[in-house]
Amino acid sequence: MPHSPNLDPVLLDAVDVFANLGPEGRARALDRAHWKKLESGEQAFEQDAEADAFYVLSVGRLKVSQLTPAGQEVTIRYIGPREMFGCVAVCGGLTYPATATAVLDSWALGWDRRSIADLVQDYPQIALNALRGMGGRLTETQARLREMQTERVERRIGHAIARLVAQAGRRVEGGILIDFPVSRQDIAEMTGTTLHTVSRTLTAWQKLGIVEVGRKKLTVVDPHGLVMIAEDLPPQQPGS
Amino acid sequence: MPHSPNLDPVLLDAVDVFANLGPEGRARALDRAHWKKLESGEQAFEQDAEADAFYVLSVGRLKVSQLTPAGQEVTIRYIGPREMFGCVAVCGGLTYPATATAVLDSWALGWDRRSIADLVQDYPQIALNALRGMGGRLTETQARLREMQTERVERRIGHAIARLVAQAGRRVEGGILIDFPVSRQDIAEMTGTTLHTVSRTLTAWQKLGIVEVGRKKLTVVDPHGLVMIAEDLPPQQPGS
DNA sequence: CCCGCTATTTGCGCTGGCGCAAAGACGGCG
DNA sequence: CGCCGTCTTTGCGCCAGCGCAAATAGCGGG
Repeated sequence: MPHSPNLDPVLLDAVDVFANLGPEGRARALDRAHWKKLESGEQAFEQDAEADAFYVLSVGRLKVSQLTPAGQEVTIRYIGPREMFGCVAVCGGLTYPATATAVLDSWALGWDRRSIADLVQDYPQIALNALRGMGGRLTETQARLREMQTERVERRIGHAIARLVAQAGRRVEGGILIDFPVSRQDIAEMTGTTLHTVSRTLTAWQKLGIVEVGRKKLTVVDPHGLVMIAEDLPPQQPGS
Repeated sequence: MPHSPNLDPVLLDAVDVFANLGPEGRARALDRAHWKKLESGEQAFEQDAEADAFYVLSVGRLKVSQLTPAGQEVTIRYIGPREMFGCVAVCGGLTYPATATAVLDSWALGWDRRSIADLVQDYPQIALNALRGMGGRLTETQARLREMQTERVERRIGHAIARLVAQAGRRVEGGILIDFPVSRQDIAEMTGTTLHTVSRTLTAWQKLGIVEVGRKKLTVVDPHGLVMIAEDLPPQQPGS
């Protein structure tokens, strides 16, 4: 029974992976959980470390990334509140395939391997829920792979930012702000390019009035214009 | 109770997704299955079609691919005997995210949504097995994504062929033969390049004595040399 | 054994985007 | 308030790999 940080644990019933368990199931799950505090920059786990726990993010945001043998970093995805991470621990994997780093101060609920095994034993529904989640992730990852294989850099950057907007966009006056710090380098790691190219691209977009950029800050002013670039319709006459 | 093609259905106990069910569980599963014959070139299902069945390949080989809006084809993976495909039907997806096409005459066991749901209900172990399989696929897809983002074409082709060898390689005199027809175009679709570049690359490798190529045929003569290229150690003096 | 179709090879020119390098901007801290 | 470290912008040259196009080579069928 963990000490709650500032989010009411009852909200566990809005977490997909614990859906359809009934109140007692969720209570049992909470019972076995422990809170993990992550300050911005801190890692929840590291690539190749033993996969000993499964997590659900409560508050904050994490970046899941891999390091290539050559030392380049590649971003797999960002995790927001209510999303699971470290799923390998439920999937029979021995080590984490990636590193999870907080990009904001965060709180996560964690379950060790043993607890998860017990819970799944008693509530097979959890396995089904996890399966559903994994299916979604796989489909999404395949879509990104397709994107990497067939689209040029500008278009990929467009998609990446559109994804960020959908996942972490906050309405502010003058557009939609990505609600955590994103550098040009970060966007480069999401899209398989260099920070230089990202910088040039965003500068161009800013001139077109599509985005507003700042130091580790990104606001989408014209979401429709962004979609135009990300999808296919190329220039689009001004006036619309 | 399907009419067996030529593979003894008892072999279902070597299929990961039905592991640890006990004989009666596997019998129940077989009971609900239907055989699907696929001639080379035929599709098991098409992208965006309603996901109404889940399959396990028995004999043959399939290609799972996506078509981009612009009409380019991208290969997600190849499926060999004992592997599951059409997993979305178990994962709550509504439509197939990709197309599955036989590249050899094949036989698959299929289960409709309803049957799968019933089986999972009675044998939750199936969900766990499927979860394990999905975890592996996700990890593998992420690895390919990382590859696409960080490696140049030659290296990617190397990896793709190494994967083919591991999955579908057959020892023959003079090397390891990929046991189904693969064209340059196919390899291009696996690696996100063009058939021209693949052709040039393979020709160069043939001159180095690493592979032996033919029309839709590929034999790896020097697996070690292939790994050298795929990994990092660059040229490697001859003599080893 | 020849024909036609498909797969493959190869030359050539072009360019998107990378790599390098250096010069600004922020923003936080002391 | 000014300094410093980090992030960002921008110029410049280069080259991997694409796109186009045309020539070849295998294979299967008649």
